[in-house]
Formats: sequence, C-alpha cells, structure tokens
Amino acid sequence: MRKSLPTLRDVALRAGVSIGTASHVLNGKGIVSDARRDLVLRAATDIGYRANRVARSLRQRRTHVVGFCAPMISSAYFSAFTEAVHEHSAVFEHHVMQVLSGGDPVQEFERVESLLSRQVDGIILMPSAQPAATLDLIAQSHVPAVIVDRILADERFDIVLLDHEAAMRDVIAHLVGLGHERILFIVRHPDLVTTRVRIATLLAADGIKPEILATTNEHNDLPAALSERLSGRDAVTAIITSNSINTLWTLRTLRGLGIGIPDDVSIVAFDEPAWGELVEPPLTVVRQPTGAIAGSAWRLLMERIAAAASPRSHIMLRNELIVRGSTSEPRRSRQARRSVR
Amino acid sequence: MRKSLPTLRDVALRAGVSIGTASHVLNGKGIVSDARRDLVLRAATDIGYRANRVARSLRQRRTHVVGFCAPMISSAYFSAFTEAVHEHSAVFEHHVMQVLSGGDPVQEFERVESLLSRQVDGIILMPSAQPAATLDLIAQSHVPAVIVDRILADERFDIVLLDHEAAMRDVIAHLVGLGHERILFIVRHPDLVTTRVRIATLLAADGIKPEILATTNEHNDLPAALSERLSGRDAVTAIITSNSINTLWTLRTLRGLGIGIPDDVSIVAFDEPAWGELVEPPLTVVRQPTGAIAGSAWRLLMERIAAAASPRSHIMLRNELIVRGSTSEPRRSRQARRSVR
DNA sequence: CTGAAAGCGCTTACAG
DNA sequence: CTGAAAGCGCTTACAG
Repeated sequence: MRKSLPTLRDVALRAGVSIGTASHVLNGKGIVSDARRDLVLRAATDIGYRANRVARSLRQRRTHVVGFCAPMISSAYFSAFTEAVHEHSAVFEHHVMQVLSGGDPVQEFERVESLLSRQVDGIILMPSAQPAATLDLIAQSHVPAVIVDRILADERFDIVLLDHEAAMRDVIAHLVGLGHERILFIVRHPDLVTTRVRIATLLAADGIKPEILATTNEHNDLPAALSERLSGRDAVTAIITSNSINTLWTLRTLRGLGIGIPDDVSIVAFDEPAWGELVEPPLTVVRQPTGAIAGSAWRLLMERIAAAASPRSHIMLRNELIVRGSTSEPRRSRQARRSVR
Repeated sequence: MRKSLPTLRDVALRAGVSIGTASHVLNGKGIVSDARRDLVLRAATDIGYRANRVARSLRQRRTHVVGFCAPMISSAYFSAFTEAVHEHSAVFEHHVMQVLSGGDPVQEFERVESLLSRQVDGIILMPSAQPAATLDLIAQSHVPAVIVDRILADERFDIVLLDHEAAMRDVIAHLVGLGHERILFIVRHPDLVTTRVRIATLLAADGIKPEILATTNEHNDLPAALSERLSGRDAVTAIITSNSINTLWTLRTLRGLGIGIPDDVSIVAFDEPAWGELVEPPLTVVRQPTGAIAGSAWRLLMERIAAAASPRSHIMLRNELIVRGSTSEPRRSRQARRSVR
C-alpha cells in the first residue's frame, strides 16, 4: 500500500492552527494574521504538502477539468488542433481529459458520458458524423460545451466553425480562374456535414462540371477510379482532396499512374499537411487556422462556464487558400493557346 | 447555477433502500436480493443517475486516471505515440490527463506536479532533456510511473526504451554497405540522451568519418552549413536526420541548393513521417514502433499499480530500418566502378 | 442480506 | 481574525 500523503490536517496540526485557517492561508482567501500565515506556510513546505485536487473538486463541485473528445490525433489537422487545445489549457488554468471517439458515434457517446461522470466543468467536442445522441446527452447534462466544426448550427451550444462554403468558393474561383472546368473532389467521409457543405458548394458553382469520388479506408479503389477519371476526352483537369491522408494517397496513386502534377492534373488539398511545401511540386492548400479555432473554443467555454445563461455564440473562422505549384492552367488551355500562336 | 445532478442518495430514496445497498447494486459488489436489486436499477434509470467518479475517487483513493506528459504532439512520432496512448487507455479502463512540457524542464516539473495533485494513479512520461528534478519529484511521490525513451536507466522506474544504439548501427551498416564513408548526422537536440547515444554509436563506428551538425529551431543556418559540407573533396555523401522536422528542413534545403537525392547525397531519416513514402525519392527511414511502445508502457504501469514492490522492468524495443530510394551508392564509387569497366 | 455510520480531504458559512 | 462543524457524493467495514 502506498504511504499516504500529508493532508491539510497534518499541516494544521504542525502549525498549531485549525484546518480552516490552514485552508485559508494556502488558498489566499479570508484574512489571517501574519504570524499564523507564516506558521502554516512553513508547516506546509516542511512536510511537503500538496493539496488534493480531488477533494477540493468534490467539495467545490468544480473540477477545473475540461473534457476534450476528438475522432483522432494522428493526422495533420487533428494533431495541430489537439496540441493547440493543450497549449491553451495552461493559460486558462484547467486540465484536459481527452478521449478519442475514432469517429464512431457509439464510442463518442460512451466516452463523453465517462467524461461527464468525471464531473468535467466543460466539454470541447469535435463531433463524429452522427453526433445527435452525444449532443443530446451533453445538452441534457447542462455541462457547458463548445462544438468545434462538423456541425452547422445548434442553438443549444456554442460553436466554432470554419467557413467551408467560403473556402470551397475560394478553391473554385482559383481553379476556374486558371481555366479548369472538370473538377474531381475526392472525399473520405461524405456523411460529414463539413464535407456535405463543400460538396454542395461545388455542385452549385457556375461554369464547372464537378464530380465527386468517395474513397474507402484502404484507398485500394483509387488507382482504378483515378485512371478512369483522368482519361478520355472528359478527363478531369483538377482534383480537390478533402484531407491530408486522402491527399497523400492521391499523390501516391497519381505517381503510380505516371500522371504529372500540375501538367496532367492540378491539385488543391484541404488541410495543410506539414509536408505540403515539401513535395514536388509544392501543394496548393486550404489552411485551417487550428490555433485560432482552439483559442476561440477555450474562450467561449470559459465564458459559458462563468455565465451559463448568456446567449450562445457561433463563431465562423475563415480558411486561407495558399497557392503553390500544384495548380496551373489545364493542359488543353495551354495547348490551345500555344496553337493559336 | 447549474441544476444539481441526481446522487446515490436520490436513487436509494426512490428505491426505498439504504445508500449502501444502492451502492452495492450499482457496483455489482456484495450480495443483494433480486427484489431490491431491481428496485435500485429501476430507480437509477428512472432518474438518470450517473455515478460521480470524483467522489468515488476520493473515497477509494484511486482515480483510475493516468497522467501523461510529453514534450509535444504535433510531430510524427509524438502524435502517433499520443494516439496510441489514448487508444490503450480504454482497454485498461483508465482516463488520461495529458499535459505538455514543451521540452522545458521547468514546465515539465510544474505540470507533472499538477498531475500529482490530481491524484493520478500513475504517470507515463516522455521526459525533457533535463528531467532530473521531475524524476525526483515522481520518485518521491511514490506514484507509479513509466518513463518512455530518452533516458537510459533509472532503477526507480519502469522504462520503455528504444534500442538507439542498435538502430544507429543498422543505419551505419546500411550506409557502409553501400560504400559511404563521410556521413553527416543532423541533430536538433544534442542534449537528449537519445541523441547522445546515437552520436556516440556513430562516432565509435569503424571505417567511417562521421560529422555532427546541430541545427537551430529556425533552421536558417542549414543552407550555409549544408552547402559547405556538401562541397569540396571531403564532401559528405550521406546524411542522417534525427527527426521528422529536421528531415523536412533538410530536404527543403537540399532542393533549394539543387542537390539531388540520392545522386548527390543519400538520406536516412530517424522517425517515420507520414510523407516518408511520398516524397521523391521515397525515404529510407528508421521506423519507431509507437504502438508497441505505448502498449508496453501501459502494461508496465498497470502491473506497477497492482504490485508496487515488484522489481522494475526495463523494456527495450527494436526499431526497424526501412530501405527505400533515398539511399544508394555514393557518386564517387559509382563513377569509379564505371571507369573500371 | 441490509442499514447506520464513519470517513476520503477538502471548503465554507457560521459563531464567537 | 479564528475554530468547530457541516457537507461535497461516494465506499466500506461493521453490526445485526
């Protein structure tokens, strides 16, 4: 059995004061005479006292712990966002208890529930594709929560979201400006609201002929699908990929097929992978402002914890289109122009 | 003020039993008659009871929370390892409270201390470069801990480490086998024990002329340093990079200098970045078995929590060298061989 | 089998 | 200013 740690009682005993007084001193609350203050402080350091935050949490009904649930960690957007969430936690003097949903609504529900049983003061959730049950659970628990992206609107929560419509419009404008018409959008999770918005925006755009391709987890369908879409007179001239992993597989597949970028096809990638600037050619990407997202989420959550009744905020953040070498005029326009000369 | 949640007392009241009996039923402990069991179960679901894990933790002096401290999240090795740590947490029925040290010994100490005040049952630590104070703190707290890598031996802790010496020997053997002699090792944190082992192994190897280059955070010294090391008759023919970010900068710099891989210089990268297979040429890398590391850490920690007195374990895991296109014979041997014909 | 009671380590009104 | 006491929501011997 582990030797039990010194408690506030031990401090009080050694300092010859009451537990209440010791508590006041250590928390800088109430008014205590200098003499006793010194006594308590000395006693605490002498015996190496460290407050038990579990006891304090129980008593105060406030844990200073924020629950954080995300689908995963190990891809560009998620790891950058996760790091930003943890970096902000220190600023706001909270700990974070993180759980992974794996994108599975059932696990999401269970793990958020486990967070609730831990009495977290608030929740930051990056939802799965079907978050309805989890959102109901959170709403009904009355625990302050902010939902990050992947959901459009919900009056019950503060929401930080990216303006996916604007981002997609930027991408389209860029490609159309270069002369592209047949554009292939490769998505991984067509169910995600995020993806649906992007798809809808693409389909609604004027002057282009968009196609959508949903990939599987193993991406083994990609070579066949891409070689088909990239051949013939209706071949697509530009590809938009929906996330880093998708981008990686697409590039690999294109290389395998011997298709050149941007000569044979242009590429725009959502997310900004760390290697985006490294590949040849460097990638045109849609950058996600992960630091700003995390900061906004924390700020909203802290405000909500402080004032449960204030009106909900929906913050919309703008992505940034970074144009690099992976996009250029389509081959046909280049040839056409050349033949004109 | 948030509406207070139903407690065990509410369940007991509604079921018409004592709190102790309700507790027994809900925890599946003790022997309770079927009639009362049903009563309690029904009452609990009726009022939507959810156990308060903070209260339980205080009473049991066991939180089922593991503290996890790492320098960062957003680079390949760390994000893969972090994800693996979280994935295992569910299996072992613990939550994880994660803090970031940023590689700074002072922050590391403070945040591990805050973990201790949260009464974590155990700690998984990826140490900073000067972890002595933190290690003392943990040892003195008697909280079970397992140290992951970056430390060679410490009888006070269970340790999971990678066999960096063997890994470096594999790299050297590979390069020497190809005919390389002048090898440059680009490191970012020369203080890290990990790095020191790698450097020592490199310097001790027979038949090569190794050089070490320590980069700064901004890597703005890299172009000058590399162009110097890669020119002249003593030019290095192979480069080993110490982590993903370093690798990224090195590749970018080489491209900027117009130096070809592997024609002008071969590259071996420690860590296995997600994009390792994607760049041209695909990278020869030393793969870190992140899943196995996390699994071993959890297993050791759980065993230590169960049996504090059992002897400490030091587990050593083997890296894997993945040979791809970024390494080949050095130019000079190729030219020499050609001229022989 | 069941209930009454102590206690985990704190904070916080409440008297004095 | 200070101390005695209640209580946060549980678990767990201990009687019966």
